[in-house]
This record gives sequence, C-alpha cells and structure tokens, in this order.
Amino acid sequence: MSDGRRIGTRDAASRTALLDAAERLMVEKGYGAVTSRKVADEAGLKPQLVHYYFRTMDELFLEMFRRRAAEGVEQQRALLNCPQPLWALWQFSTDPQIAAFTTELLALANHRKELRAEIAKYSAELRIEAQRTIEKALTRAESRFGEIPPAALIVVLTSVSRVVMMEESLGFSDGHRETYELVESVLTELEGSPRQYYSPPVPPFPTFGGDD
Amino acid sequence: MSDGRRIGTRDAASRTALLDAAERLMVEKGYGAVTSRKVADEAGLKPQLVHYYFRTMDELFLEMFRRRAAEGVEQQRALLNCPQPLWALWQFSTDPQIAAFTTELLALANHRKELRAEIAKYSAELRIEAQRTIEKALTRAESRFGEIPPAALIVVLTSVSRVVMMEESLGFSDGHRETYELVESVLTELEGSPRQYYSPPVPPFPTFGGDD
DNA sequence: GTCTATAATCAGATAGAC
DNA sequence: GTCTATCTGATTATAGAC
Repeated sequence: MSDGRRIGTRDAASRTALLDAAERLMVEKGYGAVTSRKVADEAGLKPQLVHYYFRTMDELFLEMFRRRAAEGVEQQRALLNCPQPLWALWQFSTDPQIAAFTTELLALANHRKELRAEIAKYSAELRIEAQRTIEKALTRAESRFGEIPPAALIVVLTSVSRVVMMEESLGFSDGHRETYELVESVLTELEGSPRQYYSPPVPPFPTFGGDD
Repeated sequence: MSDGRRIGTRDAASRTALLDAAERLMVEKGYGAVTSRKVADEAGLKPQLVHYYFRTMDELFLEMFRRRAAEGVEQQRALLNCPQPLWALWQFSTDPQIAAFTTELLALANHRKELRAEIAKYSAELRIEAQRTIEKALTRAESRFGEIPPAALIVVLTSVSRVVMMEESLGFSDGHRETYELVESVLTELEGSPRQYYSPPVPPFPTFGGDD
C-alpha cells in the first residue's frame, strides 16, 4: 500500500505461468534456484514481470504455497469423505515431487516468519479436519488398539508416511517394508481390509514432465 | 587432484572456524545464506579463505555434514548402550537447532547427488545399529505389542519424533500431547518406566548463542 | 500488460604477492 | 597460511517507455 508500484491482477495468465515455473524450479533445483531470472526464463517471460506480479521474491514464495495449500485442503476433505478415512489418509501423498516441494518449503519456513505462520495455519487446518473425521470413525471400532486417541493416530500416520516418503527419495528404505506391514495391520484392525485405493482426486503437479 | 590449486590442511583452525560459521548461518538463515562471503564474514576471515580450504561450496556443504554425521553416530552408539535403548532413542535429539540443520540438509540433498548419497549412507548406519540393539532388547519383552518388528518400531519412533520436532519449530503442536502419551505408554509396556533422562552426551551445537 | 534500460549488490572462483 | 586484486557473471529491484 505504501508502495506506489503497480501490481498485476491475480488471474493473469502470466502470473499463473510464473507460479508454475517457480514450482518446477523449486522441486527440481531447490529454493536457491528460484530467482527472478530463472523463474521468468522457465516461464518464457521477461524477468521484470516477476516484480510486476510480486513485490518481492518472498511474496512469490508465499503465493506459491497458498495456491497449493488451498488445493491440499480440498483434496484431503474429498479423501476423508469415504468409508475408510484412515486408509485414505495413509495412502495420501506418496508423490516424490510433493515430498521435495514440502521439504523445500519447510527449509524456507525456518527463516521466513510469514511463510512459517502460513504453513502452521495450514497444517493445523488439515489436522483438525482429519481428527474430526477419525474421531467419528473410531467410535465404531473395537480392538486391542481401541483406546488410541484419534489425535495421536493421525500424528503417527502422517509422520510415518512423510518420513518414509522422504527417505525413499533419498534412496534409503531400511525398515520400510516392516513399517508398512505394521501400519497396515493396525489399519486393518481398525477399519478392515482396504476396499479400494484412495488416491487423491487430482494430482497436485499435473504438468511436470508432460508438456515441455 | 587434476586441479592444481593448493588446499589447506584438515586440522587448521581457520578451516574449523569456517565450518562452524557455515553451520550457524545454515541454522539461522538457511542454506541460501551459506555463501563464501557470508561464511568468511561470520568467521571473521577473508572470503578467499573459503576457496583455499574448500574447492567449491559443495565441498564445504559435504564436509559440514560429514563432521556432524561422525558425531551423530558416536552419540547414538553411546545412547543405545543403556538399559532402556527405546526410551533413549525416543528422547534423542529434541534440539530445535538440529531440526533446522536437518531440514536444510534434506532440502539441499534433493538436488545434490553426492550429499544425498552421504545422508542415505549415514541414515542407514544409524538405523542398522539401532535395530541391532533393539532386537536384543525386545526379545526380553512380552506384551500386547510383543510382535512388533524392531525395524518398524525404530522407523515409527524416529519418524514421529522428527516430525513432532519439526512441527514444534513451526509453532504448531496439535495432537502432540496425545502422541507423547501414546508413544510413552507403548515404551513403558516394552521397557518399563524410564529410569533416567537419556540426554545425548554432548550437545551438538555447543557454541550457539554462547560466545559471540 | 509487457517491454527496455539500468542501478546497486552480491556471487563463485582464481592468480599471485607476502 | 593468509592476504590483495580481480574476473565474470547473476541477483533483486525500480523507473519509465510502449
């Protein structure tokens, strides 16, 4: 507001192209490669356009996250609305590109206050919605694990799946098979055998490796 | 070797000072802030010295990791050599600075092949040693969790503690209390109540905030 | 909405003196 | 072992023309 510079509209095609390009660079080369020049280059546009649509690079990072976060909330909501929400949660996000994107964002968040707050808000929203669903689902289940609080179950499920995913993208998988078996035996006790594969409705990075 | 440039000895005081400085920058400002000039500045030395001790910035990152990795293996070994190795493992590394350091390294590893291989090697070493210890410890235990494979137990324990730690440094702790209670009730069944606090023998980042 | 031009900094890396 | 000097190129960001 105190800055007199003009700023582009949110729905401009170039703005979207720049965000897409920034995401690709982030996943493939890391946040260090997300510079105004490289982003513009990747989008086939001039570097100055980056500063027309985003006041600073920080603003670009924030917008990049917000766009995906909004999608992520919708995806989880759709996914949890099924007969076996625990299985759905467990099978959610096994995409290595999401792992890389998340890792980069978390690293960025370590030293960017606004982004950190945004990620915290988003994580809380996901967790609370998941918890509400699982609470209802678990009251029906009776097993040796029956007394596990839904909140803890969600933390454990999402932690394990995230770390396993990260380790696999490192090329390291010791203990993963045993872990899958353990988690899946617990899920089977709580929800029965999985009756379908609960993949997310829309792949989050649909264009990667596709149209260039 | 094909490079004719001289290179400093590994035990030079300045080399250590540069690695220390690089670590501090990495934790406080992220890997993007680890540039030759900033590292030298933080160490109170001239930028050119960075290139005297490390051929490239990549080599500096690798050395930074290797130094801490060697320490980490020693620490875990000391920690596991106790009557309650599962409790020790669970209480290990709750330092937020380690979380930040690890996050940055993982992000870097996404697009640096050599570092990625090094981290994978290190993670495998930690996990295999932990597994060997836990296997012995678990044969003594009998409980409703008695049939949990040690390999899976380690993956779950370390995953949960890492993610919880990362989330807390984001300022986000939904479900953490319930998770602690769950994990600790399982550990109590397997190893009994914790009879001491198993802190690591040496704090990994001893100089931070202390001597500047 | 997109461009040219440009300011001001900062980056990694190397040669050679002391 | 540390320094000065320097090359070469990239970076964020702004002003103003079209």
